[in-house]
Formats: sequence, C-alpha cells, structure tokens
Amino acid sequence: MAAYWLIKSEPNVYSIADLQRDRTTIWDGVRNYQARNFLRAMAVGDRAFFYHSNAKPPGIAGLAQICRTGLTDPSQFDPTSPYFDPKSPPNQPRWQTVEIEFLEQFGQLIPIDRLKQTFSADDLLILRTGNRLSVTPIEPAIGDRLLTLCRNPD
DNA sequence: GCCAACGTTGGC
DNA sequence: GCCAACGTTGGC
Repeated sequence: MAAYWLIKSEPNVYSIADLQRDRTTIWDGVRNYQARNFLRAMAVGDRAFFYHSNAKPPGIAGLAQICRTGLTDPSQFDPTSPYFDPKSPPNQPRWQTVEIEFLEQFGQLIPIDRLKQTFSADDLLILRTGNRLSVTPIEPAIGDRLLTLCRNPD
C-alpha cells in the first residue's frame, strides 16, 4: 500500500523544475532525526508532494515518487558539503535517505493559503505554526484529496 | 526584518 | 539530567 509524504525544499536551492530536469535525485541533507525516521519508513512506490518553502508564495508545486530506499546520504561524509557531519561514524552512518523521481509538476502552485482553506493542521503537519519538519507523512485519504485539489485547483 | 517554535550545545 | 543560551527554519 503506497503511502503519501510531503517533502520540503527551498526552490532557490532545489525546485520541482530541477527534479524534472534531473529526472531523479538523492534527497540528501536532511539532518533532523524525526525527518530521517520518516525517510527510513518510506517504501518504493510511495509518493511525495513536493513543497516549495521560503518561496513567494510557498506551496505545493508537484509530485514525486520514491524509487530507491535505504541509501546512505553521501553528503554527511563530504567535507566540502554544507551537510557534512563530522560526528557521523563511517561504519555506522547516521543519515539515511531515499532517491526520488519526478512524476509531475502541477499546472499551478497550490499556495499555503489554499491548503489552509481546505485542510486542518491535523491533516497536514506543515500547516502547524512553527513546524520545521522537512519530511512529514500524510494519511492516505488526505493524500487522495490533496492530489485531487492539486490537479483540479479551479 | 520579525518572531514563534523548535533542536542542539555545553556548563554545571 | 537540567536548563539557559544560541542557532535555524520558515511564514508573515
């Protein structure tokens, strides 16, 4: 049973257009244990809403699919990476992640205001004020409704 | 630029 | 283990 997730990215760092261009990417740089645990729980075939944070306006831009799981995030061992973690033991890496592939970019971005009109903070954890988790789960029924909204916003 | 809401760090 | 200080995220 494929699950839904929501992943956040600042579009000036990595956008849905970048994912479309690359087709796939390793979702590196997550350095929060709760978010990492969600990454560990992902399965191939799960779908992730791609949210643009720190954008004007912020909102859901597209959809991706998990295509590989259980990867060791290579950036934790790269001293030149902003995500370098010198405390991560090489024989027991702290940070795992997944590879995602582009599925679609929605015809228009679904701004956070629209999400708040349709869903509660219990439905979508990103709507909770002060929430900083970059990876969050979405219940199947909510995900179905959200996908319908994203594809038919008008 | 402001600030709420965390997570992390480090002294004790 | 406690907790104050600090840093970060991210909407507004």
